Amino acid sequence: MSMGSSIHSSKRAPLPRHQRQEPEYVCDVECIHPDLVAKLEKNAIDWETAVELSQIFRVMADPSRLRIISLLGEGELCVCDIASALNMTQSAVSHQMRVLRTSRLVRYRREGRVAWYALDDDHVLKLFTQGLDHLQHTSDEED
Amino acid sequence: MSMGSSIHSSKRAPLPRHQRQEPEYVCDVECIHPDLVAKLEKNAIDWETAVELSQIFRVMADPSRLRIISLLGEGELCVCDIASALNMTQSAVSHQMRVLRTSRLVRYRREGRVAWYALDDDHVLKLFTQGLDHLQHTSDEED
DNA sequence: TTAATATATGAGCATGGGTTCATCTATTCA
DNA sequence: TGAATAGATGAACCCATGCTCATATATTAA
Repeated sequence: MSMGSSIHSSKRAPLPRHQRQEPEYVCDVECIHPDLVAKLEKNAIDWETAVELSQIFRVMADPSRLRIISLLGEGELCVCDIASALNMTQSAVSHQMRVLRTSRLVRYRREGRVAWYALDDDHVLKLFTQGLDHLQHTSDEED
Repeated sequence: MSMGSSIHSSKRAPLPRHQRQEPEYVCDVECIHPDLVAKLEKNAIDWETAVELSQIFRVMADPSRLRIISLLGEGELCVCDIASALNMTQSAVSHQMRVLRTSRLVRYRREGRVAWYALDDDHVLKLFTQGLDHLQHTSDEED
């Protein structure tokens, strides 16, 4: 309350959301338990790490991509087969594969006209499985 | 190619994105490796599961929420302290806490005016940690 | 009761993102 | 060479979402 309270109006250049920077000031919040906060503050991940981590989860945050990942968990597939298996258009799959490629979750090789996609490593599948575990967990205890 | 190919125009009622239903037809994709697809198709997660799973990852797909989660990994905190520690406004934190509450990632108890939030279970933290592992993994092999 | 305080919430804004559609590229085959 | 085919991609549409701002609610204190 005693800290500067009219800094609100100083807007900065609007950044693309996922390159946002940590806000550098607080003006309307008073810390109630400063000792507690001081201790925990150090243990929180920094903003940059949080942004990078959020990008990983963001890729996993779409049902179509998750189904693609679960398909690829079984083996290498081409775009056309993925589209057929998941009832998606070739274009939609291709767009999604780019997202997965860009974020390094899949690798691909070209064989003539056919592009074969596969999971890049098992880290992805671990995340996927862990997510399913959580799903199971929460549906167990639903009221 | 021989299957119905002019069903495209039959648009259905536009659903909220995260209640989307699996498209029921394909009209522009031919399966190249039908045997392969037939085998893998059964192993892919169904649409409903994919949607539920995506909702979990969606909650983890925001830097602010991830920092809140990492803070709460250390112990119970009130809104005010979280806001102070992470340089967020009280309102922004409160909105995020609602998302976390709704998705059952945190539980909270009220003590007078103060609302104490804590992680609901360690599944969340496992996902979080696994994500950090993946981050470490991919930054190791960057070119 | 009145003031102060901790939190919750609705509206509105600006941006993000997944799909379709149209089109382009590259490869294979006749 | 020309047609067919697998895939990639840019534009546009429409919905999702995280924030701010203003305000409401509830609890404590004077």
